[in-house]
Amino acid sequence: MKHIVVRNTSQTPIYQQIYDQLASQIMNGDLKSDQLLPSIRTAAKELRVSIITIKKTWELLENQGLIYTIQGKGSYIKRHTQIDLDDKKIELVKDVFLEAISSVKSYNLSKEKLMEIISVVYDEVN
Amino acid sequence: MKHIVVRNTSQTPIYQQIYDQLASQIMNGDLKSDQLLPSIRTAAKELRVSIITIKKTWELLENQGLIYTIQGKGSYIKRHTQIDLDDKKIELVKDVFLEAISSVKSYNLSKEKLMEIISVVYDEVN
Amino acid sequence: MKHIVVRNTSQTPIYQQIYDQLASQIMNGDLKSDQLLPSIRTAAKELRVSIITIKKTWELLENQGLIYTIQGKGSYIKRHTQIDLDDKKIELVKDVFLEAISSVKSYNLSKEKLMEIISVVYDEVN
Amino acid sequence: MKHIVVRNTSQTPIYQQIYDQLASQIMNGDLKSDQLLPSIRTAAKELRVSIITIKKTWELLENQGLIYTIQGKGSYIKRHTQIDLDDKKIELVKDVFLEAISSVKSYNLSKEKLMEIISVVYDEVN
DNA sequence: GTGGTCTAGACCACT
DNA sequence: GTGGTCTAGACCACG
Repeated sequence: MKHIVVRNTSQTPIYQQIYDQLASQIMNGDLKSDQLLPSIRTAAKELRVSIITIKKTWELLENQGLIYTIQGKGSYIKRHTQIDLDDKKIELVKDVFLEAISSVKSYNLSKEKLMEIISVVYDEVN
Repeated sequence: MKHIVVRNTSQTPIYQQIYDQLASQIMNGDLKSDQLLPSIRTAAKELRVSIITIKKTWELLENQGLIYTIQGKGSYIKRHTQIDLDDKKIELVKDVFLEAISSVKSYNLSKEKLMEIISVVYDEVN
Repeated sequence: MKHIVVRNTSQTPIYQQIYDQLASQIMNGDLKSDQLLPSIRTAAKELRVSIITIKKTWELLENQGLIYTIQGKGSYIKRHTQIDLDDKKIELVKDVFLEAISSVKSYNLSKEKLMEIISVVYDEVN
Repeated sequence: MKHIVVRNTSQTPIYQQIYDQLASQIMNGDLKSDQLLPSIRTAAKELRVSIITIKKTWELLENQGLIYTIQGKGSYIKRHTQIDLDDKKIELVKDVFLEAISSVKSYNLSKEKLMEIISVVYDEVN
């Protein structure tokens, strides 16, 4: 479990931050099918958060169908094809931008103007 | 104060919903400079929300430099040129998409793919 | 919130016990659409369980689409037709018996024999 | 010890899964009276589960009066008439459906409706 | 007042 | 060792 960053100052809940990062790692294929996740206790210690917080993250991952858990053994990355993951990825991205576009809809910007702004922002981020 | 819709079931706080709608009305020029806003009590009654909620909205508008308040008289739309507003509008839109793009950055989508998805979502919304 | 019984001695988790009883009350129409549930704190006090336990129950109900929650206001019974509920009810019953029948499948009982046993048990329970 | 299948992903504990399958083999007469069961270590290796898990299963079988153990020699299928087994079988099936019917009792389904659902589920399973 | 999040600490079932 | 459940107690955002 590498490259997980938790910012206490962030607005988004800690369990959500960890979820987001693990989910993207799974969907990018950085974590392989049936790979064992660290135990709840280990992850909690590593990331310096409460066991309960990690448990909430694991529950979220399980509800989203990304991992499965076996009592007394641990949690594993769920088996899936890359196509499944790509579909899930696109759905998530669509949701994000559905909300973003809806929230600025009332500003009455043309599609061209909007796409231009987004393009600029994209280049600034990357 | 027309065309303000409040959805209790929405995830976004009520004060934020009202703010978003008033802010866009101001920036679109639907509300003119120095125009008097309704009193907090009146607005609360009209929209059937708590006075505290409206108070929070008015504070947000004032902090964002969109209205100004005179003790004992009420709140007014701040004077500004259309250019100021357009700049503000674009800044806000940029902020929205900065956050959206950042949140999906880790999915490693190409710019082309991302712009394509956004284009599709835009057409679905409109 | 009447007629909720919690048995600490039971094998099933407390949050599950409460969920089961509330879910059946909703599906039987004892709790009407948009009716306000007691607050988490109130319910916890009434049933003498931890706030967290009730919260887990409410989350379950929300995940199953039976209630919806508004921050700062409370949780409400979700709007639904009786047909929706009947469908949900039958699905749940099917799941229960799918597991039961599967677990005794290897005893090689005929369908008639099995149905006869179930009929007897039903009469004993009622 | 043939035809034992262990599914790690199942909700039911592994020791319970093995118990269920052995119990039904005994009651169906596939395993004869006084037949020697494999040693705990052998069984554990064969089924690729922990020795502790098999130990728990053997204890369960012994408690249920299905096997008996001789220190230093091993565990044997207990002697019994087919009638004893049939009675035991029916008792077990009754227990399973007692719990199932109890758990859906609050849905207020008529006996006819319930039997119909069960009939449908039975046909789906077989 | 409401729900949302986070914490530490405990006991249990399963492997 | 593992995860599952329950607890009390705290702080925050929202109305």
